[in-house]
Amino acid sequence: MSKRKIRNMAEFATVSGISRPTVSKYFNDPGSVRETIRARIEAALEQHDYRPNIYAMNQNRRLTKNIGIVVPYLADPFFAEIARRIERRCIDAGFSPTLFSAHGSPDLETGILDSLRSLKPAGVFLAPLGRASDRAQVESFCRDVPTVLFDSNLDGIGDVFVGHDNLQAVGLIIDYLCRTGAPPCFFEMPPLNPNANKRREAYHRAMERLGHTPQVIRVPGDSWEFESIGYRGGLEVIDSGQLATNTVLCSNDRLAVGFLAAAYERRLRVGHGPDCALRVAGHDDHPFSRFTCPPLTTVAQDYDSIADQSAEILFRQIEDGSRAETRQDVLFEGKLIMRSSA
Amino acid sequence: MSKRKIRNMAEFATVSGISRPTVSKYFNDPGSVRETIRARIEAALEQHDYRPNIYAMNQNRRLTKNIGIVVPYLADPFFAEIARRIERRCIDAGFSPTLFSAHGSPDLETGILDSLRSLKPAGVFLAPLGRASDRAQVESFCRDVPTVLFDSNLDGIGDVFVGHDNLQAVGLIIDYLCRTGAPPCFFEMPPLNPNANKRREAYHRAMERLGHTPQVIRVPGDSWEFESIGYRGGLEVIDSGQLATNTVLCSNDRLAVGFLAAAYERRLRVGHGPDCALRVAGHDDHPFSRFTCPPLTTVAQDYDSIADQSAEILFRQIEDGSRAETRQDVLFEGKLIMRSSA
DNA sequence: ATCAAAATTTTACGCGCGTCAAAAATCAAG
DNA sequence: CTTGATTTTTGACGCGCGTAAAATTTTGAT
Repeated sequence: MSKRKIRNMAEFATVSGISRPTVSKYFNDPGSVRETIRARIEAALEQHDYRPNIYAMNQNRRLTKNIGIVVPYLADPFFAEIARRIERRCIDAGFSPTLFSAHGSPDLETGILDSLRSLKPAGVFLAPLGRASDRAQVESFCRDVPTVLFDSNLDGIGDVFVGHDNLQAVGLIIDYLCRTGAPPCFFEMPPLNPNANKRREAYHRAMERLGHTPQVIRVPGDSWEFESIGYRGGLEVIDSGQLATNTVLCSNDRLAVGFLAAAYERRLRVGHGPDCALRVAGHDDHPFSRFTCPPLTTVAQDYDSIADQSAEILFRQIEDGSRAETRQDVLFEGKLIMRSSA
Repeated sequence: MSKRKIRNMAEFATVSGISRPTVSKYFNDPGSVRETIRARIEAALEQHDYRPNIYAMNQNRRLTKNIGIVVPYLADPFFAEIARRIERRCIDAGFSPTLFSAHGSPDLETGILDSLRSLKPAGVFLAPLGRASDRAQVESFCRDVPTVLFDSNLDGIGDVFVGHDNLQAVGLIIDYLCRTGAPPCFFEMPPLNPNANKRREAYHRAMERLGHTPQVIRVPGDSWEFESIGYRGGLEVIDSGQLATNTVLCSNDRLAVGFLAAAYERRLRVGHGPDCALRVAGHDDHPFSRFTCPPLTTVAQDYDSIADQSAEILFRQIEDGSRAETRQDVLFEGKLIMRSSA
């Protein structure tokens, strides 16, 4: 290493004996400078460990390498996981992702979108809060910045939506549940986003199609602490004898985790065996669902495809600088994950 | 709203009839400009919706409002939760936090520290990877930027460490376990960070103190998928009859969740009742531990105090611009959380 | 109305880097 | 050793804003 630290690109250009614009060119694309020059720069780089200031870089660039990733609630393992995958793909593609969580708050969400404008991102992955989102803000943001909406669809907003085929997925698991036992009731909380609504609708449709009468059980709750809501609601539902069937399809896995805890507390054995009192199924296959007791039968979202496709679409859009003409919806099918809870 | 968008502070200064430096002053601290001026600026603000570019703001400032938060693995609910709390405290204190996850990779960690230098943060909350961290990099970073280390201590590095008193906490739960049943064995994986080592040591000490012979069971695993490691290791341990006791103290809750799943699969009833075959306890009280089946008995880390103190210490350090003379360790006691698993 | 204190404006420069045009250097062929 | 094409250098400006010093205005109290 060298004696004193390099403070900026000009200093580094001096010590490496190359002009600053050329050094700048190198950092933008090492392949764009001549072999001999590149070697000299890289030699100097080993001597002096200098890195361009990424925020200054993006100050006056036509196209930055910044990518924003926005999720509604990062402490939710589902979003933590999907964000992790998207982040990795950004890094692999040479972008600098920055992760934001709205922590369930609409104000924070619009605040994040404002910060993002300052970042001048080349593109953004946005999983909006859903119902609570400030539609106007999101819409205006999507007009200004190439944005891929994922997970939660806001119709008419943005160029592309990549998500989960709730209709198919719910149909799939209901089919399975009905073939293997009693038709399920649907256990949900007040919907925070369109997925919840779509799932309920899909439940109705599937039950109708199969000739069963639907039973929707909605329990109260308005936070992102789904396990807690499922637990409390589960206790209430069990104790009041509201269950018309022994099979419970939960709107999502976290709710199911709470319900399982309630069933356990009430000593109801959950599973598909003959000695079980209750079958419980979830939706999403979130990262810890295979470790519940019993392991949770559920429909998996196709994490990989959603992350891959979102990334691919956004990166392509960034490359050719074109905004899509028509809005595009990309949905991936859910996969049935048969475990022992149902 | 106005006809055309304001592109920068100069334009906004023009339309509001105030000089740019004063406008700048206003955005730095609205209270620092005269009443009438503030009113005029705020009037213009309602007309034109302009926001300063936060990254340009921090370009040439003596002290920025940026705060970095770095955690080793964000998909771990513990870190998601603690990060969420710290983030909120930053926002409440008027800072702009940016969240980074090393995703378990040392390279990413040092990459993050490099990006952070570009951000010129006023301060950083850093929960290092631990063993895998590039010590030299972290040390150099801490010298340049006011940093509060939390969760994982790297001795001698940084000015302050805020964390959990593993010695006390492990002693506490072992006391409890021994008073209520058989002395526990200690179930762990190869340690990723100092906490794991401290907990094992504390286990040894406590067992010694109480006159019991310790049994440490280490299962293989080197990823951050603790549940999976605990599950696989749990199956192995149960099947091979390695358990010399019916009480298992896991190194952390996530490992315990995996162990619970293994026990369930092997039809071992877990709990402290007379009809139970096994007692299982964890450590951390991570957000979902109360929803396991059975609910997990554990020692809680004091999330709130850790987040509060970390924040308070860093903010104070930022305010008076002083670096601590002597290194300071702040530890918070664990609380015993008695649930039904042990 | 008078005057000192406080605030604002003017003017100018800096942060770290992107980018562009023109001039100079380097390169691959011939 | 030319010639023409490609790169690099030079010089200059821009991004959006912070900051500092001096000149000017406003304020509030006398």
